[in-house]
Amino acid sequence: MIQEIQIYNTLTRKKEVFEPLAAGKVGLYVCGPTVYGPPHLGHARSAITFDLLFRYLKQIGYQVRYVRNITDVGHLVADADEGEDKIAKQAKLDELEPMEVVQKYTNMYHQAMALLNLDSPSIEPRASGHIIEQIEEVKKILASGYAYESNGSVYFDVEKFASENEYGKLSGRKIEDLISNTRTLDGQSEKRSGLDFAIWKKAQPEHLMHWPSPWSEGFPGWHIECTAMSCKYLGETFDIHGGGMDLTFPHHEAEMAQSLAAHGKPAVRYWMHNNMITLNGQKMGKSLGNAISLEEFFSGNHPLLEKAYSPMTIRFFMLQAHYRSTLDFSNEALQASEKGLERLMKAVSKINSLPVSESSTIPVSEIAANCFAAMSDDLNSPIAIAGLFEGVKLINSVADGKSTISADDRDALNRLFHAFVFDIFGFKAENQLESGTSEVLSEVVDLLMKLRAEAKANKDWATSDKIRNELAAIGFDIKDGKEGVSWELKK
RNA sequence: GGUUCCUUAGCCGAGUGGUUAGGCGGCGGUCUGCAAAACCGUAUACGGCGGUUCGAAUCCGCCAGGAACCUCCA
Repeated sequence: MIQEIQIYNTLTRKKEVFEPLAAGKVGLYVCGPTVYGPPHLGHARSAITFDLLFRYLKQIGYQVRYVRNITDVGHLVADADEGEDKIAKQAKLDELEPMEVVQKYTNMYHQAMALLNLDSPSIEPRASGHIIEQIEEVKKILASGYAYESNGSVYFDVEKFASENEYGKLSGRKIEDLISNTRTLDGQSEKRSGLDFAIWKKAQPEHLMHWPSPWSEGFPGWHIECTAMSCKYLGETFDIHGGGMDLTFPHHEAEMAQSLAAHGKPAVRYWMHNNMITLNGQKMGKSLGNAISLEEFFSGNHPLLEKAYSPMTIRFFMLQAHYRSTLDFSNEALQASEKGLERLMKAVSKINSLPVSESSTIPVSEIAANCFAAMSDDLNSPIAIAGLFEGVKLINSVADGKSTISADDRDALNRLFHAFVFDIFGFKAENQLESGTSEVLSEVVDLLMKLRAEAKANKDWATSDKIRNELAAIGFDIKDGKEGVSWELKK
């Protein structure tokens, strides 16, 4: 039996019970990155949000096909109409082939996502690999009468579409407002209205990326790729479409209109949007020049960063906030996440060695119910994490002998924590010792620990402190616990 | 300018009509040769002013401050 889950649908602006098109199966499409720059924190937020959805849906029993695209063609630069292909522009600056740029940043994206421990999507289609499909969509829209050709380019006729269909519902806009907002900007453009958007764009001679089409040598408009690829892999109508909130307009609004124009029915049943990462209260974004790349977070190599933050710290930081809230970046918040995650991970590794008793004072099923209820309420990961920390308190209490747990409950607790910590939240151990990188080093440090223990037994505090302090200077944490000494190498 | 949204303790962040969110930090304690770590306990709150209500951080109005989208964006 699959657990019921509620999802906030941007289209209706309320939480709705999720009912898949086909029982037990979910089609999920998420807008992936435009690969013309290194991946930053914002990319991670979107990717982690929908990774969480992907993982949770699988956990509660769904079979999910998760499609996340790579946009590697067709974006226009700021001057909207007559702009260059964004990727081509970057290519000239770097003196690289466009596809080389695409490859480079795609690799960087994959690498960062792997470090963040994201489950790979089921299919990761590239826009450049679906030019034919996109041309087919353009033909369908032309045939339906909602697009027109102009000087080798094809534009979607927004006003005509809006006169016969809903346009602006997703982003909460009224067509009249849009018209009055854009009409003044309308100059000598080949578009009939400033609202219209290109679904096929004729390439200027300096464009490096272009393909033949019935209308011109050119490239597809930005929005059409998602229509073509979601349709190809998930069908004309599918369950969930996700992406960053900043894509709601115009990208998703256009996509909605196009799909309806091309196929005669709505494509998406539930629209989900993650909110932005902010820096000093302002959106972090490449165009604002305040984006910190993931590589910089992992290395600590950025003026705003006090230290390096591991991928799991970033992941935990994100999941501590609800995906529909803005999340403000700060060193203090990140360091709090780092410590909180450490506490959680330590508790998980303790569960199996907890002493069992006849009876149990731990309300395991209650904790489990709370965690699942939170996640099923529009992916409320912060509440679920709070539930887990209730469990952490109890785990420590049993370890201290202040509470008792039965063997059955310990198993249940173990299953619960593994399901949430590893399978749903996707955390993994990052400690070097746990990943077993350097056996020889371990043995050497263990030897020093032994010498220190001997010195302590002889009350030779000078020697024992010297060993501790000098190892600390190298970067080792020496911890004297009740059950002996442990150590770890920081960084 | 238009549309939408936000304002919760030192920091980050849940909640959304009556019940402890949680994490980090602070403070107190346990442990320790000392310290650190670990663990336990604990205090501090709902931007301002009105209204609705038996009762509001939660609903409504006004004000202040901030943000997002309207152009490429996760």
